[in-house]
This record gives sequence, C-alpha cells and structure tokens, in this order.
Amino acid sequence: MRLVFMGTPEFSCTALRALLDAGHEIACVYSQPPRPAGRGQALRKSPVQLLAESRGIEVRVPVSLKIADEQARFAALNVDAAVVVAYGLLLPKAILDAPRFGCFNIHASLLPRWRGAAPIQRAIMAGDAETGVSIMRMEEGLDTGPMLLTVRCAITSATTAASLHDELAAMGAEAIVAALKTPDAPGVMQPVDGVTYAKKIDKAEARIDFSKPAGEVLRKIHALSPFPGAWMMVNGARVKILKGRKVQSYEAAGVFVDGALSIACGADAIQCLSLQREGKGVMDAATFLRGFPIAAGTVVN
RNA sequence: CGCGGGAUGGAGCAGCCCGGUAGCUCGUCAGGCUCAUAACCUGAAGGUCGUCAGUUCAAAUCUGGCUCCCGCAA
Repeated sequence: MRLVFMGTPEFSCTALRALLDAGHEIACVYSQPPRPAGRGQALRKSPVQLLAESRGIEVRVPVSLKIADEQARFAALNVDAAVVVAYGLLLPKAILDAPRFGCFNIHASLLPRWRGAAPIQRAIMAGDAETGVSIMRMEEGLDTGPMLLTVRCAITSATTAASLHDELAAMGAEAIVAALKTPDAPGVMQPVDGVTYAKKIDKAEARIDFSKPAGEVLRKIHALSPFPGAWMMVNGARVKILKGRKVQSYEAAGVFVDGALSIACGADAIQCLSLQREGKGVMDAATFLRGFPIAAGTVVN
C-alpha cells in the first residue's frame, strides 16, 4: 500500500522499518521538527526523521496540522492509509479523513487502559501483571478508536521501561503490518469500563521516596529506567538506580543496611543491581562499589 | 558559545591544587591451601597516564587546541 508514516521517537522507528521491509510504499514521513536538545542545545532531528532521510524518504516537520494549507499538502499525497506511532501532534478531522482507509495507530498498552502519553512507564509503575500493544483506527478522541488487534505480554519483577519499550516496539511493528492486510476491517469498540490515562512522566517524580514500601519503590525505579532515571542523593552525589530487587529488612527507611547497596524502604528494602553516578557510566553493583564504596549505616539524604 | 563532571594496565577508582621512582580495590595467569556463604595465602604478567602542541633540567600533574563519554537543564 501507499502510506504516510507519522512518528517521532525510537519506538516509532521499529514500526517504520517493519513497514518498509513488508514492501509498503512510504510516500512521506511526518515527524516533530528538530528542536534544541541535548548538551550544547544544538538542533536535533528526531530518530524517525534521521531514519527516513537515510532511506531517501521525503520528510515533513510541520509545527501544526491545524492550518488548511498543511492539510491540503497532506491530502495531495493521495495515500491509502496513514500509520501514526508516537507522533506527538494532534490530528484534526481533515487529516484523519484524508487517506482512503483512514489512519491507524499503534498504542503501547491494552486499551482502554493507559490512554495517553506514557503507557509503558505507567503500566510498570502501577504494578500491572501484563500489558501489550493495541492497533486501532484513529478518531478525534485521545486513543479512543476501535481496535483492530491487540497483543499481550507479561510484566515481571525484572521488566524495565527499556526492556518493555523494545519488546512492545517489536510487537507493535509486527501487529501493524498484520493489521494493514485487512485495511477495511471496522474494528471493535473499546470497552467503556477500565479507562485510565497515562499522564506524562514528570521529572519531579524521579526522585526516590524511600518511605514508600519496597515494592512501590522498585516499580518506580524500573518504570523510569533508564530515562529519566530514578535517583537519590548519597554521600553528596546524585546516584541513579537503574535496576534493583526487593529484599527483606526491618531497618529505618533510607538506611543502607548491608554495604551491598541494600536500602531500607518504608517496608522491606531494595537492593541496587545497576546504578549510575553523575558524570559516570552505568555500572553493576559490584563495579560501582569499587569506585564509590557506601558503608552500611549510611543514610540517603 | 546553556551549566557541570570525566578520559590513568582487562573493569572501577586514587594521584593532579603543592611538577621529580604509577598506587588502590577487583579481574587475569602460575603455585599453595582445601570447602572457606563476594574463599584464603604467595608470586607474576599487564600502562608511551585520550590526542596534539607549549612551558620546564624534568609533565599523569602546569598552559592552549582537538577527539570521545557522561550528569543537569531544555
């Protein structure tokens, strides 16, 4: 089919690659415009834009799709369908109605749970036992369209946002290719029960509150790993915890109980397995301790 | 020019301010001990201290350029 692809982050790239591999014609790629980002505040193109350019595909980076001129340019592409994956712009009705078969979306949750911006992180943070991807036909509402396909996967005590992101990206890519084989399928309406919204991750919630029970602390650590990274202040340094596990403890919250990076929480404790000091790289616990020993009894500030 | 940290044997760090024999914790290899809950003992190999230039009798250490990595902020 002749398609338009709309996406921005790395998650979208997996789907774009799969569509190309499946032999679809990508008439044009839409992505968020380059913005000052990263060290030095240089303008950076989105991962999707970089990928598209490397494949010689036309890329458009409008600031908005609300203006008629932009909508006309979109319609002029005369495509069969649009695939939208974490694009980051609202699609007005004029855009949604333009492609012959409409616009399809990959969403990284089992809808209607976790509609919105950060479904991967919120599912882990909430302690969900399973999540997945949903392919839906887009409507004007936020992630409200009828579903064509859902694929499930388990969340374990070792699942991090990074691992789940990669897993769901691959599942979503496969699912969208499958769904496009029957582009005129109507899909099934989302249930009215069980709707939740995954609000954007706020940096302020990345600081670890050890007064919470170990299970909750651990879920937050894994949900924010590796970005933005749950962190604490210890011995004057900012330290991110990327991975951990729950261990038993009766010590006061915030105390290092054993010199092996186990930190007491409101109930029980978490043991750090992977962490990163400011200015340094990510290390496993034993390696980290070699260069930055933390004695038992030390308290998190 | 957004702010800041860093580049030292395979890994993680110290040393740098106050230039002058390269150190620690691990790993590796050899031997010993024998079951020690990150085993222990002895010994060994392994580094032109990121790169280029400058200052100096002498530079890991001081000065300037360059490359790469990372934290913050966006």
